[in-house]
Formats: sequence, C-alpha cells, structure tokens
Amino acid sequence: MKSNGVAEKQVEEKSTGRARGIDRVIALMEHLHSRRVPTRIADIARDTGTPRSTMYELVNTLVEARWLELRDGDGTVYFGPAMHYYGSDYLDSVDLIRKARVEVAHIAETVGETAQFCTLEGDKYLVVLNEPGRRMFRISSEIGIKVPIPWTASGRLLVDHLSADEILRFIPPEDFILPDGRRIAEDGFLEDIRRARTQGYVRTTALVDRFTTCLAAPVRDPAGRCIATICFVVPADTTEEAQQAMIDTLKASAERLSPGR
Amino acid sequence: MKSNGVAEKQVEEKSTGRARGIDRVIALMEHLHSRRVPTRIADIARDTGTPRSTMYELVNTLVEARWLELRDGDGTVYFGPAMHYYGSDYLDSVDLIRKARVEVAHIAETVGETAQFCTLEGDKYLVVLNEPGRRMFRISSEIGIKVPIPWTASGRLLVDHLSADEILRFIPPEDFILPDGRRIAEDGFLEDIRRARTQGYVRTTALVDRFTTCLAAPVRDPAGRCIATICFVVPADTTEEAQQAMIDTLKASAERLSPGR
DNA sequence: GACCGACGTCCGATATTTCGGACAAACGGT
DNA sequence: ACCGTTTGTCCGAAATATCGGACGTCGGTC
Repeated sequence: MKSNGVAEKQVEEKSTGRARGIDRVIALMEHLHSRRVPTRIADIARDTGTPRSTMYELVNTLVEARWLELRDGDGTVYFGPAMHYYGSDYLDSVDLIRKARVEVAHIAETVGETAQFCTLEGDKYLVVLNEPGRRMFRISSEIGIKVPIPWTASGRLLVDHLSADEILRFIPPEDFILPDGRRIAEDGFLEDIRRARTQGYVRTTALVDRFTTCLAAPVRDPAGRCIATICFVVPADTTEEAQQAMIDTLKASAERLSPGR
Repeated sequence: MKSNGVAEKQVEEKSTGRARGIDRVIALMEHLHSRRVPTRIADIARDTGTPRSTMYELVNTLVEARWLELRDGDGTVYFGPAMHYYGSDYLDSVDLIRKARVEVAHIAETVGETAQFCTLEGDKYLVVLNEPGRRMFRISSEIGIKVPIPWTASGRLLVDHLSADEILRFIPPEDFILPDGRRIAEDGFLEDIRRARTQGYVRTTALVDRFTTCLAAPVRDPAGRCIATICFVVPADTTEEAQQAMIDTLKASAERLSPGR
C-alpha cells in the first residue's frame, strides 16, 4: 500500500488478476481523486486494471448508494453526495480541524485572500482545508493531494522538530526537484527552516508557481512540535506592508489553534 | 434502497445471510453516518447484521485506505480523512454548491449567525452546507441527515411548485408529526406555502426546537422552480429589525445563486 | 451502406471471499 | 483471585461474486 511515485496504480496483482470488490472500489475512488474530473467508466476500468464487466457492476452499486453520480449523460461518473456527508462527519469529529475551519474561514473572509490549513501525511505535505479569497482566480483547491515538502512554505515548518540529518533522510531526494525541473538547494532549504524557527513564520515566493507567494505560521502541540500550519496564498506583488499584516493574522490564528495554548 | 422509518437497516437478507463486501461496507458507512459518533466494531457488526469476523476484516481494509480511522484507542472507529478529500471533490464539482459555499460562508461571517444551504432528496429535506455563526451554541451540524419537509422553513419553499393536492400526496402523512408528538395542521402548512410564494421568504418559529427561528429564501431555476434554499438559524428572541435585515441578506444571496438570474 | 470502435448488458464457471465458530488475551466487577 | 464478558485473530468449508468473453446498439467515418 505504499504510494509509489507513479500516479496510477493497478490493483494488487497476485497470482491471478482476481480481486475483492472492496479493493476495486478503493482503487476506483483513488483514481477519481487523482484525476479530479468526471471520468468514463471504461477508462476507469482500464486505468485501474479492473475488468470492464466488474467495473460496471460496482459503479451501479455505488451510484445507488449515492457514493458516485452519473454526470452530464455522457457516461462519466464522479463522486456523489454521500462522500460529502461522510467527509463532513469526519471534519466535525476532529477537534483541531473543527477549530481550524472557523479560523480559516474567518481570515479568508476578513483578509480576502485564499487561506489554507495544512498537515503532513507520511513524508508528503497535504492541504486539509482551503478557503478561496475574494480574488477568485485560483479555482483548483488541492485538498487531499499530496505534494513534496520542499515545494511549500508550510513544509519548512512541519519538519522543524527534526535535525538537519533527519530532515534529509526523511524527505525523498526526488522531492527537491520542482515541477519545472529546477532543483531546490538542500542547504538553502535547511537555512529556511532554521530561520523559520526563530521568526515564527515562513515566506516563500515563486516556488512552484512563479507569481505566487505563500505565508505560513505553525500550529504547535504543547511540546512545541509543529503539527499543522495555517497559511495564505497571495500574488507575489502583494505589498510588504500587507504581507506583514497577514503574517500577524496568521500568527494569531495559529496561536489560537495550538492545543494547550 | 427505500428508507423505511426505522433507523437501523440490516443488510439485504436474501436466502442465506451472505452478502458482498461492498454491500457490508455501504451499510457500515450509513450506520456511522446515522449514529454520528465513533462506534465500536462489534456494535457496528451487530447493528448492521454483519458477522463479526467479516466486519473486522473489512474495517482493517478501510483503515488502511484511510476511509476509516481508529479513535482514542478504545477500539472505536469513525470516518477517516479520505472521506473528506472525496467529499471536497464532490463539492467542487457541482456548480451550484460551489457558489453556495461562498455565499453561505460570507453571510455567516458578516451576520454572525448560523447559515445553511438546503435541498430536497426524495421526499425529505436535507442540509447540504452548514456554516456555524459566531454564536457557537449549536454544535451539531446536521449535514446529510434527512428531515421531514414540514419540520422546516425551507421545506415550505422547496415544494411550492406543486399544487395543494400534489403536496399532500408527495409528503408522507407521518412527516406532519413533530419529534415531540405535536401534529402540524395541513391547512396551516399549505397556507404557509401560499404566503411564502408571494413574500419570497419563509419564517418559522419554535417548530422542531422551541427557542429557534428559521429564516429561508428560495434559490430558483430559470423556470421559477425552487431548487434549493439558503437560510439562517437564529434564537427566537432575535429582534424583528435584525430579522428583517437577515431576510434581505438571504434574498440577495438566493438571487445571486439562482441560475440564469 | 459497410465498417470500426466504444458502450453497456448478460451469462456460466470457478477462484475466492465470506462466514461461523473456536480460541487466547484483555478487561472489569465482586 | 475468580469468573463472565468483550476484543481481536485464525482457520477451513462452501456459497457466490468476480471475471472473460460474447452479443446487440449506437455513432461516427470513409
């Protein structure tokens, strides 16, 4: 069950190609999530290595349960309302996330910029909450999509409890290569982390996206370990003055979210 | 797949008690959603009519996929982060809901009261989006929980495209009985609907909860049919003046959400 | 109008998953 | 310390869900 670099993942190939329905369904949902777009049944079957007849059977069952929805009438399927209901139950059940929802919504509304709440999952960075700002230019929320730690501002906070050695052992080497092929220098990265520890926030500019600046502040547990971050995603040409105000906002929010103050 | 009055639902009992894993999983998730609280595996097995050994097997699989999470260490399970990711994908994929999220978040933040976005599913009323206000007294969001139409303010808008006869045929008779046993008079209900059509909003007080007032405005499709509502849930002693301001806010939001203006 | 590819359904065989029950460990009350 | 209850794992048997492939439709292309 380890996530290999490749996006697509055939279902476990044991001796025969036969698999349990539930494993097929998990592969199906992961596939839809990674594509993030309504997809034709035959394509899902091919890309997940599931027999076509099996996939049709399963999709029918899931559509009936509202886990999936037939879209457009062009034969594509995508997630259905049941996933939203179950997901909301999850959000409500996790104390930190429930509080973070309030903070993120509040600062996104008052500041007017996109705000996010992020954590680590394994050795990857993950957006858990995303509230778009008034500026509606970035539509794609990347909720639940794993991203290499060095690509992000928050990532520099989320590993700051580790030593330099531990950090480099923890992050897969290939994660230092940006989507455009550039390489992030490891010592610059470690220096960012050191500076962040003393400053109490991180700023990155033009990292994965040339015209975007990220501002992030750490949510820490009572032991001082960074367990999550809250951050703004803003245009790189935002004035320094405005950015400083946002940093103060983030620090205050992050402080309120840190358990045991 | 009809929802009978009884909350619990054994999995399809054909000739033998045997069922597909996927059907067991659907029953499991529905059970968790209806209980809305982390639950012990053995209890889920009993309440869904699933053999214990089968349930353990399935839960292990689902925990590994992050569909479920083991909680507390007391052997209970509940929804996991994957549900949130899939649910977010669903929200982003439905145009009206994506826009409604912005409106609901905005009015909840600016007005400071709990705002919701609601639709019909079958012959039941359903909360799709819920944004708690500053007043944090009502914790329970009821997202995805089906409620009888006559119990709600929004319900009076959502059926207003039907004639009186059609309405009474559409709503199951038992749905006119409130949780406390009181009966909602059918002609009063129909009168509410008539008035709502001309006024463009609905107000109900002390319906399902003695101290709560609901204010709702209709989102209409180009044909004028009410396809959803946006509403506030406020204390019954809110001043008339404040309520009027909220009604104006709701009408404006509902207008913005109505497709094709 | 014939051909080709994609879509969706159906059916029988068999590899496999579900199921029941047994078992050990952990728990908790007296 | 004793005993009844609950939790979680394991195993073999057999009921059945998955799979492959065949079939009829539909639409577009030459």
